[in-house]
Amino acid sequence: MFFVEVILPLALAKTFTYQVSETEYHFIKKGMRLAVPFGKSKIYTAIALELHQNEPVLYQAKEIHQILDHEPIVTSIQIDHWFWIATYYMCSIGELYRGAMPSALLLESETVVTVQSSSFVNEMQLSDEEYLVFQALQQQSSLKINDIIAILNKKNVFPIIHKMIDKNILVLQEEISENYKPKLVRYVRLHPQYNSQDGLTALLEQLKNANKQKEIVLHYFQLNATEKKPIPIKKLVESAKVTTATVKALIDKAVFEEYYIQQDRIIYSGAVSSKSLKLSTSQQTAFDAIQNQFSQKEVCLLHGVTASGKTEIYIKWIEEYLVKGKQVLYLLPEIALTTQLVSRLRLHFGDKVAVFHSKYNNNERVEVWQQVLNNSGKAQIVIGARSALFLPFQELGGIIIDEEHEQTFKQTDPAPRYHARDAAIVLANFHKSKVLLGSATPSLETYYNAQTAKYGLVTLKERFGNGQMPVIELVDLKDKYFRKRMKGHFSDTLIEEISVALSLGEQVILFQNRRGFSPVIECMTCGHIPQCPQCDVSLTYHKFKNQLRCHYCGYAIGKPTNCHSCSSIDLTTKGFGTEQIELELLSLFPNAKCGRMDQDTTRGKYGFEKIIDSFKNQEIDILVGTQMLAKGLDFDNVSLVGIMNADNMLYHPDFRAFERSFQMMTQVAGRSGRAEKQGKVIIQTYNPLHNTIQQVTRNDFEGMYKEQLYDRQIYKYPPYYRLIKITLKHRDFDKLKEGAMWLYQVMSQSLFMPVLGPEEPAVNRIRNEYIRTIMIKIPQDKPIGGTKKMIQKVLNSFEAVAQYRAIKVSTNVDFY
DNA sequence: AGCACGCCGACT
DNA sequence: GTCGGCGTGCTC
Repeated sequence: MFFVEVILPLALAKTFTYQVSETEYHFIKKGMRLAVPFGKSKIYTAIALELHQNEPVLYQAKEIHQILDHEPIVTSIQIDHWFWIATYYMCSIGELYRGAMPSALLLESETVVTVQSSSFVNEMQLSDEEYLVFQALQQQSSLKINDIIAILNKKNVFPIIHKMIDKNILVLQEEISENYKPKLVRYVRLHPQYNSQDGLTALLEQLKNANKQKEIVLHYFQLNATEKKPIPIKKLVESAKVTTATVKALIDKAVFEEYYIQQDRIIYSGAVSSKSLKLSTSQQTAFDAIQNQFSQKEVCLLHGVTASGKTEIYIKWIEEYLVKGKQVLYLLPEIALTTQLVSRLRLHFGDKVAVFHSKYNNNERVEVWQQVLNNSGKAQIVIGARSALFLPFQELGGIIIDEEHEQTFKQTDPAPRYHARDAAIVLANFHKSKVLLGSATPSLETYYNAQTAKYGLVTLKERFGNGQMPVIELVDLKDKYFRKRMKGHFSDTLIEEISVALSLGEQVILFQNRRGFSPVIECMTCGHIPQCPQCDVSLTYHKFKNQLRCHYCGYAIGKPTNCHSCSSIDLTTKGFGTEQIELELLSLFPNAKCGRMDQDTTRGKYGFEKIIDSFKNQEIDILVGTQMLAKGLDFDNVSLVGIMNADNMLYHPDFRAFERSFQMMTQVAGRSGRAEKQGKVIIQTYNPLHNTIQQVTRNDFEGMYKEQLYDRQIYKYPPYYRLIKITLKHRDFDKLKEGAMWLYQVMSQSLFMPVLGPEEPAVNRIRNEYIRTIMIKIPQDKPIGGTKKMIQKVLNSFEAVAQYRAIKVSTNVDFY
């Protein structure tokens, strides 16, 4: 007897065993997809893990349904990597499989209902509902369960379906269909019978009364002669300036034949710059230092100030691997940044650059997957957000992680809650390849690893091309308000600097770390602030749509005209966001063109690019934006950056608040000034003497690092302690409270290390579910693997308690 | 995770 | 009386 061990795309901790025939046993390889039946009726796409002959003793293994691939589409390294992530981040292997593969490769069955053709149906014996289903099946050959739900307008339709199956009227089938559809392009060619000179003359004669059609034929010859390539219908239509209908008429007449050619969705055909990249002296020094580090270390941090020209160094580094025929992975924190980078890299590497991220549609993702798997030249360099880490690399030479400090590299929900930087380092280990981390403001964890010689460290202190670091000026808001030097949220200093920049034809960036018009609406009479009915938060006012919205669940209502609590019409707005800044700008600088960049204006596939482009083209003078502005965008003409309020990020209840504020401000400040002109940065704050703000002003990364590291040690945080956060959710407040307390007590009794909680988070209810968290701090001298096993054991016993089983538990290792 | 089964309150 | 709520158990 022959068996195959498989992974299923479900949150189940184990693998499953299926029976296969001897032929299948010899055909199936690790990493191929198999369609397997699971449970009563479902069919899932499983990944073959191992072939063996150990018959399971406790159950009868089912047979597989079908083999879906000829060759493995997942590499052995990937599977090992999945298992590593599953163990480290405490989730199931199924969750990794589900999260790592493009969904188009993960087929799932759908139940389809059809008529039992052989039986005679007496319509009189059918109930009303049965009759409706039967009638619908006379119209179309099959129905999906959802169709029947719609027809009958009720939720549970299975009783009716089962009754009809018993009466021999219906049959159920499970259908799986390939989701990936290759892109086919329609082409035309002349029917072979007209290929000869005689045939051609006959054809023109035949068409002598059809002028339009004759013209098409002539255009066809023209295109054929000039291009000597297959002619797409689209091209013919454009060139002859006719409609597709006319071409179709010729196809119907059998003058033309149409045929299809499969085409890649992603084609690059731009020019490739032939001149090789020349590094500046300091870049070259840094590059040599990196190479030197890599002779001893697997990971190297490139700590280069903003605008020091890190990208050129990356490009040079990539070149080294391309010559050797190796693949390179380039991870970015934000997909919005890819467009800028891709065009830069394509100038050097042409069509060797592929892109992979979540805004790509399913079909495009499958194509990149296949190209990477086949080690195709078209995907030698892959640029992507964190999920690109899961592509099936064959010959991975190096991984670049740009803006290494960004939190977006950590996935929060759903599982696997992995950190792409750390998972990439492990992946590189499997491939025996190198990892280059880059940032102007490295994360404390990474810098610590570099200081303790775990990673190599290379520092670039100068800006590229003699550029100077911007001058940073602090504006004391308390003083300005006291002296009535404020107009709205703008100090006189900032207004003055903006006017100067505008008069010189230079551009300005204003940073406001909050979206919306003004966060809340408050009743002046009773103090009531509208709350989200499903979450424990106030609703945020969005002026553009004139509505109140919940940022957690998306709930929205129109802006009320009177207070819902006391009916007073005296409502006021509190706090401020990007929209209000934009509005104030309009009255302060009526002649300047303002743009706004936040989650609201960058929605849609190219929303972000549009704003960036118009700013680059100087159609916008002043750009107001949120955190997005802090992420490695390059602008040439920006001479002034204004940070509207530095304090709201400083006082987040989070142990990383100061580190993040430093990173954020330094990054935003870095957008100011380029090559020849020194930029200026104005920071408005109530705490000009705050250490972190002072460190930003002095560009004192080391100072920030030392101070924060000290705090981290005292208060037991990373890098000295590893954090695991356990989140519990349930609709019943008391049940959750009880369960959380139980879990906390058992945890702290079993672990012999700091366990904190159970804590009510600042937002303690989302989508009608209450939330509590427990934090575990693992000291450096305790084994992480063993501790995680112990935590898992406690979680299992928690689930074994009947009354707590309904509480949803999620585990977040190294949470950010 | 999904799905079926079973028990219980709320309506046509 | 049924419909739909969700608690429970199981999936190779």
